[in-house]
Formats: sequence, C-alpha cells, structure tokens
Amino acid sequence: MKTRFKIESHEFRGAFDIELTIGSGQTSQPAWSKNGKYFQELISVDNNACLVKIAHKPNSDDPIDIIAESKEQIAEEQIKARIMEIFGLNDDLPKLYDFLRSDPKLEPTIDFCKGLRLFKADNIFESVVCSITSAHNSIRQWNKAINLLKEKFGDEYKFSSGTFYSFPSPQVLANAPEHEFDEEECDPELLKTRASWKDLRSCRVGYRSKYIIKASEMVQNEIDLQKVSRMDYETAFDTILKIPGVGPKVGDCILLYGYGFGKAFPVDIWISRIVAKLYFDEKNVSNPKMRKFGIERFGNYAGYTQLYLFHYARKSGLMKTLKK
DNA sequence: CACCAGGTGTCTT
DNA sequence: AAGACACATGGT
Repeated sequence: MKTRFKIESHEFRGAFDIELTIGSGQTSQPAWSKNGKYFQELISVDNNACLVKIAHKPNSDDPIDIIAESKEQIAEEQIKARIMEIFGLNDDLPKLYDFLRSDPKLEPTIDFCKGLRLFKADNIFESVVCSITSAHNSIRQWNKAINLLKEKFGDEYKFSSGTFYSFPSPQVLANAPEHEFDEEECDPELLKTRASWKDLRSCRVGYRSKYIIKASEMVQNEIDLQKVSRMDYETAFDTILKIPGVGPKVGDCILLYGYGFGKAFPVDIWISRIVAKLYFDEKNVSNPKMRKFGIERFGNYAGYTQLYLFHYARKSGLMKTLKK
C-alpha cells in the first residue's frame, strides 16, 4: 500500500519546523534520515511497519506533505494520528509562546526556537534505550549507536527508497551478547571483522551495554512500560528510576520525550548552566534543586521550557562566556 | 595528550 | 546530602 496525503496548517496550532524538531537531539529516537526534501523513517502503526516520508516548509502555512508505504493496508487516519503525536502537532504552540513571553528570561527563546516541537517516541522502549545511551555521550554518537542496534538486532524492511530496520524488542536485546568475542585474545584476522560482530559493543554503546541488557530484562519481566503512561508524573519517575542506567536526568528524558509528560524537567549540564545564570545569580545549585525549581516554576510547561532553554543555551552563543 | 560529550553507579565523608 | 572517581568511545 502506498498513500499520499497532507496535514493542513489549520489542523495544528502554531509554527512547525520539522528539521529543527528532528535534529535537536531529543532522546526519543535518532534523527530521521533525509532523502531529497523528505525526512523518512519506519514507524509502527497498529502493529504494522509503515515507512513514512514527510516534508514541510518551515514555519509556513503550507500543508505538511506525507507519503506512507506499508505491506498491509493501514487507514490514513491512523497514520496521520501517529504523525501528529510523534511531531508534537497536538501541542498548542501559541499558548506555549504566551507562557514563555510572560517571563522576560524565557522570552528570547521563542524567536530562537520557532517551530521547535517535542519529537516523541514511536516506541517507548526505544526511547528508554536512547536515553540511557545518551548519558555522558554526544548526540551524534548515541544516534549512531542506536542505528547500529537497529541494523544488527532489528527486523529488516526493504522499500524502493532504502532498507529500514525496526527497533529490536526487549526480548532480543535482553539476550544479546555484550561481547561476541574476546577482543584481547581473539585471532587478529577475526578482530578485523569487528564491525560486523553481532554484539552490543560493536554497536558502540560502550560501558552502557550492561545497562541496556539489564533494562531489557526488567522491561520484559517487572516493569510494564504501558502502565507507566497511566501513572501520575512522580510515580512514573520513581518507577522508571529503578532501571539501571536511568538516573534523574535520563528518567526525565524518558518521561518527556518518550511519554510526553509535560512536567518533566531533565537537568543536564546545559540546563544547569543556563538556569543558574538566569535564575540563581550564576551560583551553583544542585541538580535535584534545579529539577524541583523547574517543575514548580514552569508546571506543565516545564518540558517545553527545558527543550527551549536547552536549544537556546547550546546554540545562541550566550553560554560561551561562562562555561563552568 | 588532555578534555569534553544532554550522567550514572559506587564508594566515602 | 554532597564529593570523588571510573566508565567506552569518538571528536577537537
């Protein structure tokens, strides 16, 4: 099945910059690949694999252009609903901007981040592994690692525009070896083939391989990721923090980019720097206090405020003067 | 070679 | 509650 349709600008509220949204390093999933003017990725719609190609002229009134391909018949409305969800098109950006404008310290982020939306997970388990892998890592590197995980352990789907891989199930990753061979002792000839080894280390996840295996086991046995979406925010936070490799920052990333909990306020190095500068007279404040501050001050907009401050802090050049 | 990248786990004060 | 340190990997 191949179908083409549009999402008109009146079907969502406010600006939309798809390239910024996809490329801003949100830990729900790696950036979608680019093919001509389209961004494309394999997503799951009603348990069917569906290739989506999507293009939009940033912050314009042009409709969003979508092409979807799948083996099974899928209702267009279902695909549209998934896309609306993944790209945060159900979020009311004009209302967010009213909120940001109400605080002079946040107001400058609006122009800088115009059309930036939450890039939500297609697959919650994927967002858990992405968030774990993003810790103490660069955006580029965790994107590469997740794509390797998909190629080596996911299911393959071929389309005319390329080959795509689903994100592997918890069962598959729980049983994936950390090391396929002992790199110290194996034959030098074998070592040359390392890139093709089917183990977690060859996916370049580094020391996080143990966390990924253990997290996969827990998701299989004791933590129902679907249930977490129905919990209140603090209960969900406590639950997700039981997973190894998931601390406060990674946990909030999972809750925000994976589930869409608007209250989540992931405190990383950039948020720590810019919130200290804007709200604490550049004094050092502990991360737990910073998190509490964000949740209490920004409420249900904490997540979006974090997203906008993060992008602003990294890209505006404002922070160059006070790294540390 | 040192230091950093969207921190976390573990072990000490 | 807060500080010190290791941790894979790749880039500058």
